[in-house]
Amino acid sequence: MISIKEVTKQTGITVRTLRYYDQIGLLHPAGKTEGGHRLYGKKELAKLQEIQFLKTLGFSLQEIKNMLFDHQWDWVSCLQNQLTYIQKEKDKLEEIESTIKGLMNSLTMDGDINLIDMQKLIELYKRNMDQRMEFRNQLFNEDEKELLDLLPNVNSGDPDTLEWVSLLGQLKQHMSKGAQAPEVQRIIRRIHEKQKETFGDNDAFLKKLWEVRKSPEKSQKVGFYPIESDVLEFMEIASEIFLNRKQHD
Amino acid sequence: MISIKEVTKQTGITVRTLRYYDQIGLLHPAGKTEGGHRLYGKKELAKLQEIQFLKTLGFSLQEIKNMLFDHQWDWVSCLQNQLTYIQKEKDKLEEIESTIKGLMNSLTMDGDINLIDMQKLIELYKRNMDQRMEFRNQLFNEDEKELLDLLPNVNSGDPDTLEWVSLLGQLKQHMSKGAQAPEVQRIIRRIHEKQKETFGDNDAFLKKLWEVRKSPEKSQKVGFYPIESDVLEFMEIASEIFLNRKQHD
DNA sequence: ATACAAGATGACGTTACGTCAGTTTCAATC
DNA sequence: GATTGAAACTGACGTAACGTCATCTTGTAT
Repeated sequence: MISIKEVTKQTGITVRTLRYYDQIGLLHPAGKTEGGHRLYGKKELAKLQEIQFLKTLGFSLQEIKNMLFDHQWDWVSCLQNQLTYIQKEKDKLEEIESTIKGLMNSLTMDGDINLIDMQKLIELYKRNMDQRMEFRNQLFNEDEKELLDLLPNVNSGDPDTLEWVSLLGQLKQHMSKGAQAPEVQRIIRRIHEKQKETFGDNDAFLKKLWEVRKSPEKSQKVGFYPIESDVLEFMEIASEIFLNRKQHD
Repeated sequence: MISIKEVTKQTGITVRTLRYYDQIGLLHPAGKTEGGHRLYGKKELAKLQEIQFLKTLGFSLQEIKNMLFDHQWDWVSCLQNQLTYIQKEKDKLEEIESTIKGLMNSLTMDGDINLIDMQKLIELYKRNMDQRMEFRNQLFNEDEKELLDLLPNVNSGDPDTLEWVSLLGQLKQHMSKGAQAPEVQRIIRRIHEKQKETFGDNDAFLKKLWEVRKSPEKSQKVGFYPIESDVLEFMEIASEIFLNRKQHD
């Protein structure tokens, strides 16, 4: 049993924070002295570490409380949600970044600038942004969205999906070696194996799938990880070689 | 002069927000009616647009207030600061992202996970790199350490790592079908291929590696993501079958 | 004159604590 | 046992940018 001050020494967590965690029921001390001073044990220290870690993942204290309290907690989907949330926040920041960079480019022309100039620039930028948004809305209709929803999602941590992602990623890495390279051909063979295991011989579906894949904008918008067109072309070439050789055997 | 409702119609900014901006002195209405109802003019609408835009750049209302009031405002260095700030925030999110991805890679192994498992994983993650490096130094020599770096790093989302994770995850899924099942044998073949591609024919190293793998404690200390022992045993059995058949051909 | 929409003000809630202020307890020393 | 200084306690207010009531007043059409 150690005092609250000792806890802050060992963990760096402030006294105020510990009292707050006690208050909201996230972490109660193991006990109290007669006079009401908080006392913590090893179990509490371990829990504190967990709380700290989960906080670094961007969870709120309320969420953490639920996690640590509920022994049936669904960690997988919880992490999935958090990942997509974090990625969305990152996307927002990236857009801000590019907007600021654009503004700064405009500013570089005249080193000195006043409010009026800035107002003009801002108006100009607002217009461009609006236009971009309209473009996006025009690009996708309802049918397409339904189709895309049927496809596997990159963030679904399931092993099958993961291997798809990894195989295509490796393909890109080895592109410079040419379509006949043995590593490439081995990857292609694995791709064909998996296609059959997953979809059987449903060629129509496969065709649709790769067609959607070939449109970078569509893929991106749905949260699909993008496959560049050159990788897709490379895969088609390597596939032909693979199928030819197979027939030859 | 238009009413506050009309402003919300035209800009989408809520009544509450407009009143708040009035309150903090960011944007006062052009005038008021006898009864005290706010009235806005064109200048105010323009200013609202500017406020909206600057908000999208991530500035606080206080900062925006300063900008719009100070005609000598130094936009250039202000934007530079904001840019570096945004980039730092993005870096933070990226670190969170990679941590979550790493955790999910570990989770892929066992589809179902409870609080205790999670606590172990968290402890594993809390351990810092130095400790891992020390332990690695004890177990492996210089050449082997280079090879170690080729091994999947749990935190990365790179394709090679993903395939290791996915292959082992699939292996677990198919365990019930027995070691001779064709799917299993195909996965094993792919594992052997990848081993050769990554480490060449350095059999001594491979032996050591799997030994470490088989000891949960050692694996943890080196920072490997955990593989359950039954999956490892299954893999060994399936591997033997695979190698026997290969010799037979 | 009446009714109803629109507007005003004021207050509390939100997150995860930081920062006082005022009071009480602990542990060591005299 | 008394004193004393450090440590701990509770309680309250502040933060950013509003959302969401509740209650009261004004504007306007009929």
